[in-house]
Amino acid sequence: MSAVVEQDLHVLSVACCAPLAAPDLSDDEALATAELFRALGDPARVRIVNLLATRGGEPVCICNLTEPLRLTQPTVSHHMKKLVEAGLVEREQRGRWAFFTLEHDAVERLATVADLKGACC
Amino acid sequence: MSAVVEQDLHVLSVACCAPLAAPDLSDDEALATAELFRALGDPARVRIVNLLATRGGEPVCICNLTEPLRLTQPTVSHHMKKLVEAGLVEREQRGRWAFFTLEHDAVERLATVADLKGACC
DNA sequence: CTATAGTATCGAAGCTTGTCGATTGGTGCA
DNA sequence: TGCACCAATCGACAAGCTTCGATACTATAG
Repeated sequence: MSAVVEQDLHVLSVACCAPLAAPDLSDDEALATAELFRALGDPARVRIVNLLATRGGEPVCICNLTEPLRLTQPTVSHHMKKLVEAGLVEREQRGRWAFFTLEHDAVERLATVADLKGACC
Repeated sequence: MSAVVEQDLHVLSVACCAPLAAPDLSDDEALATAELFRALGDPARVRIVNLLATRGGEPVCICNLTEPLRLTQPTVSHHMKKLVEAGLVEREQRGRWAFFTLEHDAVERLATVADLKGACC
């Protein structure tokens, strides 16, 4: 018992997603930015985010995702964990179901990080 | 009778980067979008794009990248290939040197794909 | 308390990726 | 022509990722 609370001192919580065109990008910021992009670097997770986005903020449970994604429940659960860790998706327990919604900040964070307009052109 | 010949080209050339919040996202579009994000899913490549962006469009050769990235020449060459394949970077041969610049479309493509403002909130 | 149903975790197989040293391929200069 | 130099490719290794079946956890229903 006495679970050792695993401290998720992920880099994401330290350096958080500097824009791609930031004037001075540290190693930690580059890592955090890469981790955010990598969270979206899988077709299944792109589809999940798309499904959540097109629901207009309405929560979705895993049992509603396995069919459209054509993946098993453990695999969907695995992808949701990655999206939550990346701060893109929020998890909420409702009875036996786990409901997921897009994190509000995700919208701004993605737009900010993907911003290249500062330099070039 | 004339069956539509399906070109065995890369998906990127067929379906090209639909927005994350697209109303109806196909499997091919999800794959293309994921590949674009995956190209930026490594710290070294984030730093490369950052270096190219902060140069204001001035070309950079591989020999100028190995030192700031603290990586060997083959590794830098490997990353540049991935960025070129993803359509984020353009390669230009100048004498013995290979010069790289940000693709001008990359700015818009990234902003378009990362757009989540349509849905959510 | 027991049974049921939705999720999370575990363990494993197969594939992809990042990195390097060594080698090969081109380009320009003496 | 031969040499010097920059970049791409090859071969290899370690690490990570995706996926699944099997199992453990947890909260409701009876």
